[in-house]
Parts: sequence; structure tokens; C-alpha cells
Amino acid sequence: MIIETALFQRVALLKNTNGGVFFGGFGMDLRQLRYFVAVARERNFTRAAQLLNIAQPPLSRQIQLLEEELGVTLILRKSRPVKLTDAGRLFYEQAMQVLGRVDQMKAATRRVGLNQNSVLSIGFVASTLYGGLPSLVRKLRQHAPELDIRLLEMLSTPQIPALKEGRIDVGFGRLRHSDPNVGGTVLRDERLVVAVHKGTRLAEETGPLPLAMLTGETLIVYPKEPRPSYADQVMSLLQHDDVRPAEVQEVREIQTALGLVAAAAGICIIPSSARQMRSDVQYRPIEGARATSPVILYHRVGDTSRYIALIKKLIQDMYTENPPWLDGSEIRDVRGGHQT
Amino acid sequence: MIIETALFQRVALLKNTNGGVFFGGFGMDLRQLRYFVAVARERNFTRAAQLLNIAQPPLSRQIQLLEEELGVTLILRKSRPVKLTDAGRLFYEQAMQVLGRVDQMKAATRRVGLNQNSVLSIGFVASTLYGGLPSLVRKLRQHAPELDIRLLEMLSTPQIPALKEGRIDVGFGRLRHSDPNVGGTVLRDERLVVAVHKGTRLAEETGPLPLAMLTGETLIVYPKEPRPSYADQVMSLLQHDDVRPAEVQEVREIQTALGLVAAAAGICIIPSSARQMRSDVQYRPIEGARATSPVILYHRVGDTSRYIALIKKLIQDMYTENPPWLDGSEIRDVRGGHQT
DNA sequence: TTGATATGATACCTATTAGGTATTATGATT
DNA sequence: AATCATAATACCTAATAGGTATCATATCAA
Repeated sequence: MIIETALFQRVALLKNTNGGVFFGGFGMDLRQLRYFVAVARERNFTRAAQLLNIAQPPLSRQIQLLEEELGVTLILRKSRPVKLTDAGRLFYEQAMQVLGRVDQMKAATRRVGLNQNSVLSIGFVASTLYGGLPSLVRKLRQHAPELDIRLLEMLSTPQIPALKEGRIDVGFGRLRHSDPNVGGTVLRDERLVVAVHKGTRLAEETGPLPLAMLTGETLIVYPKEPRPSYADQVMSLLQHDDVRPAEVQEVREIQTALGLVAAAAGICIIPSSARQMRSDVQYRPIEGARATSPVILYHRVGDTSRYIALIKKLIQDMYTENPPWLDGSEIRDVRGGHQT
Repeated sequence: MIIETALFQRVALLKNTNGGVFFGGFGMDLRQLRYFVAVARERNFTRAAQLLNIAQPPLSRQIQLLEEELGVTLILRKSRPVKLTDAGRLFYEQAMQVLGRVDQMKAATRRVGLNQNSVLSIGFVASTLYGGLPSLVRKLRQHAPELDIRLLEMLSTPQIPALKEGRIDVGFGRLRHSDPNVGGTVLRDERLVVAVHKGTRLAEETGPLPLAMLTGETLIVYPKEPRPSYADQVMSLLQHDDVRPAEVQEVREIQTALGLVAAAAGICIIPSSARQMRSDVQYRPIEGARATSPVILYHRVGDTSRYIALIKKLIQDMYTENPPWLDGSEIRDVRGGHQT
């Protein structure tokens, strides 16, 4: 089992229908990254060139091309040893990460290509990590040991194209969608809670909070992009009850959001199962039938893979076990194929 | 504030002193990734070539070169539309991630290069996210608003070269090290706790657990690499008391470890501040003066940056506030410059 | 089954880019 | 100021990317 974290970002280059220069700004390649890393590490073009087994002048030139490409100076050459600019230091470290990432990709591809096992790629939103997904995966491995299970964290919206393109085989998200090629089965509707800093006014409340009590608070929502997202669900819920936060701060992911709550920077509405024990954060249920978020299983319409059916069965079995993360959820009959 | 998750991996190509072929296996470049993505998406070489504004034959050849490079078939051409193999589907998705990653890198580099703000890069191990780091960062932003603060998650061991090479400016880790160019200040010694599945024998205990009670359990340790790591600290602690687990399972990171504990797959020893509320996991303190893990501030020897001093002052201030995450820690006088 | 069409592969050629040697410019040290 | 080390520039060569033409193969309709 491999967990890969990828807040997936679609590269919008394949939709360019202008017929013009297609790769404007995309001249950089991995060779340049490797060259830059060598220079950045050695702080010396001559020595780096030796290590790279090339001559110094082409190395110098390639770094210049890289700087031109970026429009940023990466290396200050007016001193010996040369120095990196702030941008250069950032680029150095990022380049090493990218190169490492490429290594991983090659190794993983070889492993799959040379291994006859089936691969099942599962996309999931982060909050489902707390809502039974680890347990489901464990059971799935037991029932289908021939499977190479890959778990890919990605937001709900990008799971739809990922399914259609075969990058994932099944997805777990929280947004309804309109794509006719992707089916969705609502697994459960989960209660929402509000995360508040310990000691604040809202934390002292003892029962479910009416949404109106959130008026005037700074609201932290996630994920900020791509939209529509769970953030829009939260905003829509508040708007329906005409609740107006004093300020809305958008952040990238749930951990950041809870970190900000911990810093008393605001409140955040999260699914019940995603509650985490932080000594500086408390969670309060929210009043009202609408204060829920669905957990949806996405799969391709017409996908008759036996694994989809197995996943549904395992989920239904898990419901009968009434696990703790189900607290606050209204479950659905999974195998009945409830359409969203 | 930007949080980047990078389980840093060092590309070991710069240490090749054989003078031979330096880039064996490294011929791939981003162009090939883009080409492959286009074909994978369209499932049609001709159409993909049009979209890429190149002719079909060179596209075909580049994909073949890519397959030769990897030693794996990515595309099955005996059908129309062409099909991806499992390896091809994996590579497709990974390639999109890498390309997205490169985009981010370029955008971030431009932002820093065109922005006159100072950058302060902070490396941190994941467990420090629960131990005051968000609060520290917030205070730091208040005291130094001109700073562009970058947070990079990386393990303790790779923080040392990252500091020396200027990729990060300060680090928070848990391992003592021997490099004379990197200073370390022990911020506190944190109690360790054992995470156990709810309902098990160890969970029923009410006081601190003697280490001997862990004998015969399946022990989950993290991170599995690079070594030495916190995992070795844990193993060393058990070995000192001659405690033998039935089995040791190494996993990549703390979240995975706690997920396995949740699945009743074993127990895990974690720093006290990293406890998270999971309804299926409980935490028990460990008996003994040795059952601690240090939190260490790393910085370059001789680094007289005012930000290091400011960070230390803010940490000391935080100690006097006695925040909840300090529970279970023995703090140190930070500004005295305690050397490890 | 045959013919038509679409599309991927192969062969050979051209264009572009990467890399090399020689030389000049510049920083650091004595 | 002289010397040495090293980065940049100029010009040339080698290697690779991309193009056109053609062949091979898959698919579909009659």
C-alpha cells in the first residue's frame, strides 16, 4: 500500500486551441535542473562541470538560459564562491524535490510494469482518512491480496476527470457532480461540526450551535482551490441561513485550517469524523438538518469491475459494525446504488 | 505562509567520482512527459500530435524512447483507440503531478525573485506541527512582517545538509547530530507515549506503562527512511531495556502509523504532543526517565541572523505561557545556547 | 470477404540545440 | 601589481529533435 499525497493540479496546456506557440514558457527540462543543482551545491561552475562530466562553458550557458526562462537571477556571480539569491536557494531545494519526484515516478512505473499484479487506484479527500478509509483499505487487501492498492489524496472536483481518464479507478469525495460518465453513490451524510479555539465564547456552549451564532466570526474555509469545493458547501450552508461571517479566510487544506483555529485566528466548519484532538481546539456540533456533508463513492458509469462491488460490500459490512467514525452520520444503503 | 510537504530525498548523482557515464538512466526530460500526457489523454497519437503542434512520427518515436528508457510498455497499440497499460495509467497520473510540481516551482521562484522580501525557510518534522510550531510561526509573522516564511516538512537527518546548503535557514528536528557546521539547541525533552488500539490490553492500563509491558506486541515505527531516524530512537529505547517486540513494521510517517494503530495492527510510540484524537486510538504514557525525545532547533554555526535570535526569544516567551502542548515536556533555557 | 479509411511505425532527411575548445574578463589573495 | 582561479563569450562540431514520405495495421461498412 502506497499513500501518495498530491493536491492535484491540472496542467491546462492541452486545451490550447490557438495553434500558436504551444510551449511558451515550457523550455525548461530536467537536465537544466540537474545542472543547477550541481552548481548550487558546489557554488563553483568549474567544479560542478567536472562532476557533471561536461565542460564549464555549456554549463554556464545552460544556467543563463534557465535564468532567462524564469526571468529571475538565481546566482550572484560577482563573488567567489558564487552565491545563490533567495530565489536561487528556493529553486535549488525545489529542483531537488522535483528530481526526487521523477525518480519515484520511474521506480513506481517500473514496479507496476514488471509486476503482473492488478493496480487499483483510489482517490480520496483528506477528511475520509479519519472516516473509515484506512479500515476499508485493510479489509480490501485481505479480500483481494492480488491487488496493488494505490491511494491518492485529491480533492473531490479533480477526482471526476481522473476517473474518466483512468488515472484512478474509484474515488471518495464530498461534492455532487453532473458528469454523466461518472456515477456517484452516497455512502453517508455526515454531521458538520465547528472547530473553535479553546476558551472562546462558542467553546463554552454545551449543545449544538445554531448557525446564527457564527455571525460575526472569522470563518476559515478549505480548500481554497479548485472550486467548487467543500469550501463552497460551507459558504452555501451559511448563506442559506443568512449567516454573515465578519471575514472569510481561505486556506489550502484541513490541517492548515485547524492550525489557524489553534492560533485563535478564527473558526472552521469540518466534517465530524475529521475531528482531531488538539489541546487548543474544541469542536461543537451544528444545529439543523442541513448541516451535513455527504461522503460519496465515485466510479465510472458502467464499470463492472468486481472491486467496485467488493468495496461497496465491505463498506456495508463496516456500517453494521457501527464504528466510532460513523458517529454523527446518517448512513445509506450502499449496494442499492443511490444516485446523486 | 506556505506549507510544502516534501519528504526530502537526496538525489545521489552528484557523488559519482567514477568519471564514467554520469547520467545513466537519466535521459528522460519534461518534454517527453508532456508528450506522453497528451497521448494518454487523447488515446490517439495523431490527435495528440496536432494538439502538441508537432508531427505524429516524432511523437511516436519519443514515446518509444520513453518506454525504452523505463523498460516498460506504457501504451498498447494493437487497438484503436490505443490503450494504456497499468504502468501507463500510473505514469500518466504521476507525469501530470510532476508537471504540476514544476509549474509550482517556477511560479514560486518567480514570486521570490521579483519580490524584495526576505525569505526564511524553516524545516520541520511533522510531529512539531502539534507542538507549538503554528503558534511560533504566527508570532514570527507578527514580529517580522517583512518575512516571507516558507515551511518545509522534512525529516531530522536531511535537515542538516539542507541547512549547510542554504536550502533552509533553520530547522526543527529530533535527532542529535555530529556535524560541526550545524549548531543545535535543545528546546525541550518531550515525554513519549504509546498509541494503542482502543479495547486492547494496554489500553486498559491506567498509569504509565513500563516498557516491559510492550514485549510481544507488534511495534509500528516511523519514518522508515532515511536512517538514522526517530524510528531508531524508539528501537534504541526498547533495546536498552531489553524489550523485544513480536514484530516491527516500519512505515513512512506518523499519520500512517496512527492509521495502522486504528486498524488494530499494532502499537506505536510517539511524542506526547503528537497525540491526536481518534476514537479508535488511545495513548498511554511510558514509565522511565529515558522515554523522552528531544525537540532540537538546528541552525548554521555562526549564523548571526537576527531571525534566529528572534525565534529563540519567541520560543522562550511561549514557554512562559505554559501552552497545552508543553504537557509532558521538560523545557530548556533556549537563549543560553545549550549545545547538543 | 473486400475495400476504404484512420492511424501508428519506419526510413531518411533537415533544423535546432547541446556541448566542445579557445580566449577574455573578473574576483581573490599575496 | 602580479598571480591564480574561475565565470563569460565567441565560434565550431556533434548530437538530437522534428519533418515528409511511405508502409503496416486496425476498424468498420458494404
